[in-house]
Amino acid sequence: MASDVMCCTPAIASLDADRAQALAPLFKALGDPVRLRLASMIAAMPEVCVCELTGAFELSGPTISHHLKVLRDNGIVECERRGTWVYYRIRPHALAELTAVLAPLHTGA
Amino acid sequence: MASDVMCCTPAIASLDADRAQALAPLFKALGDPVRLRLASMIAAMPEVCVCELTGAFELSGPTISHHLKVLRDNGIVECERRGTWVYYRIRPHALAELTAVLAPLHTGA
DNA sequence: TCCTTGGATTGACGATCGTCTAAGCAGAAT
DNA sequence: ATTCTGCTTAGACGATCGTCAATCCAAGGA
Repeated sequence: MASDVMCCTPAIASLDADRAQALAPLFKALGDPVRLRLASMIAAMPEVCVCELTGAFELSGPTISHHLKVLRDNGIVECERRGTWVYYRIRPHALAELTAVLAPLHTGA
Repeated sequence: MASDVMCCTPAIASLDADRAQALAPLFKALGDPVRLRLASMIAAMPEVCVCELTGAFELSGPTISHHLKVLRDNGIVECERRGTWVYYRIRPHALAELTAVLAPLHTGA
């Protein structure tokens, strides 16, 4: 039978399961070196043309396009076609939510 | 031939490749709902016993142990055995680095 | 000493991921 | 119209991931 000596307190209030389920994909989207750099490059300027992003990596065009789609699908960036070229912009809201979750984990709040 | 009309400026200074390579695994480690909750639960208290973490999920013990190992290997948590039980603590440094990278992406710095 | 219990490790399985080539689509230029 | 260029989509392939059952190790208690 179970001993009456508990190892620690019986319940922890923290990130609820639903919120974790919603936020984890955002972390995962940034969990690839290429996508992390892409997000950083896009955030560093008001907008960035795809051709410039592609040129910064030694990867095929479709691969970069795939990573950009992952960032798009997770609301981290958005794109707009203007004539021949497609321009990407950062969407600060999604990233702000991540820092909002992350900060309490090490500031002890 | 290439037109002399450029789509945008030719170079972007942002997260360098080495730093992205080093930081991406941390984001990936938090990119699973179970691990995100585990990290949050551990961060919410000075230390947490494994038995309590395991009890909070409908997952097998080995699975929780595996996720804890991923967090451990990425420097997000640390553990210490005391008698029968093993206790986990958060390691704020790794998480602080993540927020340091994340914040500029949406504050426009 | 031998059992019991908490937890980690191993090995296996299907599922997802990252990359590529080939094909497709949208605009601009000829 | 036709062609060309920038980018995305569609499949395919090996690699990695998340999960489990089975096994193993470490520490206490009988």
